[in-house]
Amino acid sequence: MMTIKQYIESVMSDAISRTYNTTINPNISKTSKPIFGDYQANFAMKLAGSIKDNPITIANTVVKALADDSHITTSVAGPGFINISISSALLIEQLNQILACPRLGIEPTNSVRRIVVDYSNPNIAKEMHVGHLRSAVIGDSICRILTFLVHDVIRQNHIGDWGTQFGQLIEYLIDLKHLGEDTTIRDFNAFYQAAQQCFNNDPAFATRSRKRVVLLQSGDPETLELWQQLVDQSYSYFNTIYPKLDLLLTMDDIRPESYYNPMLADTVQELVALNIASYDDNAVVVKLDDIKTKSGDSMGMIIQKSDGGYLYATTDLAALKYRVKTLKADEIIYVTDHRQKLHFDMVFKTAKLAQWIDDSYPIQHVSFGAVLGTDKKPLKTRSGDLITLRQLLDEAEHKAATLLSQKSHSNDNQNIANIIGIGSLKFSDLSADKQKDYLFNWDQMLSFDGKTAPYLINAYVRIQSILRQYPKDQSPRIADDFTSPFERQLALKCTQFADVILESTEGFEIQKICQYVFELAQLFHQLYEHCPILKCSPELMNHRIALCQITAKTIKQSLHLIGIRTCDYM
RNA sequence: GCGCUCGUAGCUCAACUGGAUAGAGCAUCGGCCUUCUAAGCCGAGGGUUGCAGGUUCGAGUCCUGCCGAGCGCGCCA
Repeated sequence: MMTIKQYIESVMSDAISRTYNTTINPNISKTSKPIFGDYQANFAMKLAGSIKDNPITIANTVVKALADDSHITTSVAGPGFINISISSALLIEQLNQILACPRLGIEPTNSVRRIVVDYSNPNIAKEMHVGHLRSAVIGDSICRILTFLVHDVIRQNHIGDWGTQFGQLIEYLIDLKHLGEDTTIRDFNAFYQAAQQCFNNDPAFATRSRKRVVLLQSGDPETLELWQQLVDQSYSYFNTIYPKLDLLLTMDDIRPESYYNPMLADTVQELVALNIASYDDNAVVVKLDDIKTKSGDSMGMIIQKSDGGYLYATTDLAALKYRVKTLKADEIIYVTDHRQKLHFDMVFKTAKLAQWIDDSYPIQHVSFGAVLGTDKKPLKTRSGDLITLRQLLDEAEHKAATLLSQKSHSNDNQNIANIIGIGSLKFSDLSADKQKDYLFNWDQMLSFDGKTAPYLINAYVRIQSILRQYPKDQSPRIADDFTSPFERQLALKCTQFADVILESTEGFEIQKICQYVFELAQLFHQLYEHCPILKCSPELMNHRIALCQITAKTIKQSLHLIGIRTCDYM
């Protein structure tokens, strides 16, 4: 189904081609202010430049050609803006369609693509920390949006389970076993730090560790067995974190670095054979001229160390090729922090040089900034450690529970505290431009005032409360016209859901969905405050209940797309 | 030194990708509860968009140069 904006685009384009025999984007947007109407068209000034005519004349000519359209009324203002107001009839027709549509008027895409989304990516034998929150939350929302559009989404959790650090970790594990100690790791940070300390202070341990790396890479069964223990313990740890976060990600989505080990040698050989990579001081390097080192020399991407070892660049290249050739991905999205931008630029360039993908292949690094405390420094606990993800999640639930205990209408507070706490965490992360560093503030995100998850969920809960009290013998129905500007504003906002989702999909500007659902909740609260919903004539009640139903469905769907659940009581 | 990202109200952020008088939310101040959840609503004040030029009918947005912040720049991931 066509949105109102799309309808206006269509009739406007048609009028432009009838009057000026040309195709130009009519440039339709919502008006900056309500006094200008509902939508505006800003093409006349641009067209004036190309056909050398007065923009006001152009706007008037096009407006005249639209005169017989009963759904829109137009006026020309300023340097050639066309202000557009839509008829109640058009708005109501839209509302009825949305009310009848489980997808709220959003069609599945007509070009289904297989899209790999690479996100979360924690490390084995390492505690997850705040930094892992953003990739998980953003990546998950991207998957939800693409899935809703019915793309074929393949989630890939590229877990770091390989590398030189495992030499010391495994040796440390062996030492613990020899001491007869419990080798169940309860605190990965402590384990990791202890292993590192042994490596730094005990030369014999360091030597053993280096040998252990070689054993691991050569596939020594005993070493692999110990490595597997670390992997298993880490996976069960992830299983205590992921469910709390309510992610789509499952254990089936894990495709760790080690998965690509058998492909690394071939990957390097192929790039050498293609003359894309060459030897430099015994290391294999992909030459990329436009990238420079600190001293100004042109730099390459090392894909094999002089000792024969492989690096994460090699793994990423092998993974990329695997995704294109084996998984048959039409598009790949990497969700990691912006410090890795140069790395991915080099990987993507190399893949294009090798012609695994062509220049137009959609592959992108969706990057994001750091999580900072209110002092604009990395989030730390009181003792100065980097705050762990588990601490963060527990704290969010705990704070939400405290909030609920003050005034609650429900007896399911633990579940609701999870919804509110985790929802607050996610919403405040997603509601700002992800490119910028993000200032973490408990008081702000858990407030019922302002652009927060509690405010939104509260709006939803209020509607549910009304819907429960709505008489069973009535049937909701949008009336033939609006009786209040509050109704009309809310109705118009409801019809814009599809536009917002489609807009936010380009570049994954998730903050636009957050902004939209906030404005929607605000407009509902205004209606709620100024217009009785249950205490009015049956006809009016049915009309307003229908509006409430659409609003509730839209809030729920919007929040679902950003990975936030709703509840019926709070 | 080079590259990337950024600089908007006291604070946190928007601004539909070049459009009208730069908007929200916090915080501050002032109103509204015998009324569907006041966890809400209504109102007020608050700005030389880091600085200086340029392009354009029109610039927070594009170009150039400064100033400032963060991040990155070969054998770690």
